Amino acid sequence: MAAEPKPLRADAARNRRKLLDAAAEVFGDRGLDAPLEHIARRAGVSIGTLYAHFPTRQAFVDAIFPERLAVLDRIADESLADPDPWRGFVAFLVGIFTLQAEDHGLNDALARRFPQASELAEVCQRGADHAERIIKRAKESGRLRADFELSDLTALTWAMSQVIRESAATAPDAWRRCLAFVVDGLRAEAAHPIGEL
Amino acid sequence: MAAEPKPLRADAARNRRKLLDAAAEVFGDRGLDAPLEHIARRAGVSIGTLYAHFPTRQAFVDAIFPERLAVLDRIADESLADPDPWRGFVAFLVGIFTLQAEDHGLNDALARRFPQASELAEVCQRGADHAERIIKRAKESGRLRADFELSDLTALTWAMSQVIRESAATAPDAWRRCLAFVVDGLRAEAAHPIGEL
DNA sequence: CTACAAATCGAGGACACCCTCGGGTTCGTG
DNA sequence: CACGAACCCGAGGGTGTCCTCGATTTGTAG
Repeated sequence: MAAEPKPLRADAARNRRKLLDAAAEVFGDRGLDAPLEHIARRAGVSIGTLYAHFPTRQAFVDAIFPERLAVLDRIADESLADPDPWRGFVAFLVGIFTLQAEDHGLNDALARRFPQASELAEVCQRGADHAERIIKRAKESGRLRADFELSDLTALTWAMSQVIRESAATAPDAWRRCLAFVVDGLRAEAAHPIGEL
Repeated sequence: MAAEPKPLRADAARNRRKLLDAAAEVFGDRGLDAPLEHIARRAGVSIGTLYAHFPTRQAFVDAIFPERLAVLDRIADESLADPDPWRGFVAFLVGIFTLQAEDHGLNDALARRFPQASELAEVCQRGADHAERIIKRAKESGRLRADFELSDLTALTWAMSQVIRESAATAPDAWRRCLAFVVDGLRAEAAHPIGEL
């Protein structure tokens, strides 16, 4: 609960800020596996200083993405506010994947299974809670097929992450087309029993 | 055209065989980025010998996967032989993804954009030709939505590759469920105009 | 069996990235 | 201003992988 355990020294706070900005840029450009040295260099700071502030790569991830993922709360709220539950559901999907498409690093992060105890996992849990409500509402409206589960949304996130990654350079909007096909398969009237494949 | 440019010496032929087998195993277990040293060790051969036979990683890929992907010809034939074009189309999809799910290395290979001049790309071209016919037939039967293109199959391959990769350890059949949703979206009667997202 | 070409071996240089630690620098308080 | 604590620096040791090359072994043709 105590928000600020230590009142960082002025230069330290400045460097921390520069590191976070640099990390966001580098992760965005090169993905989550970018060398930490690149981040230090872009921040104009030594590698030692980087480690002083963020002892692990995960520390960066935890410091950057939860903030960025907070947008998701807003998106979820808007989706739930939409009088049409189905339209809200689809808008939620589009919102998630737009986020992924805009940030190579976030896309990487969402494409993986998280370390169980990360900050990021917690934020995703909150996102999942929202998703659950949105899914439930869309199902009850009779527009979303009844057998769609939260875990299917996870799988869909994985799936789209790869489409986004591979098409980013040549056709940045290709994922929308792909999503359109999937969405058509999620309508209640399109549903066929699963398990015949 | 000349099939055998050089009549390899007996021991060399043996080692080549061992290397190929080892590479197939290692790629299958650890994915396409596995260290070449692992392959040499599993083959019981020195790293120098490995490089003598296969100067690049791509050389391994070209030597292994085309052969493995030849199954696809058979699958495509069966799909075209099916009197029901739609069922053939779906069977073709299931065939592709089953291949990917069975071989971590192949899954990796298909998840990426290929170097343009690789053997693998050529085999995939042949696969694409088959796919084109299967898609055409399914469209003409009126069961497959008219706006589905070959390039959408590529995207679908990317998408499924990530689902397969992430769920392989915990739920090896999860991709079937995911595919079922997509397939329902590919039916002609499920189609809604693309571009409203 | 001999001799030569073909093939093998594995030590080791190159590189990229990780992370630490001791010594120098800067902040900010008294 | 002066001093201690906080902070920054970057050389360098560790690790893992790539790839080469000269010395050695092995297959086989004659």
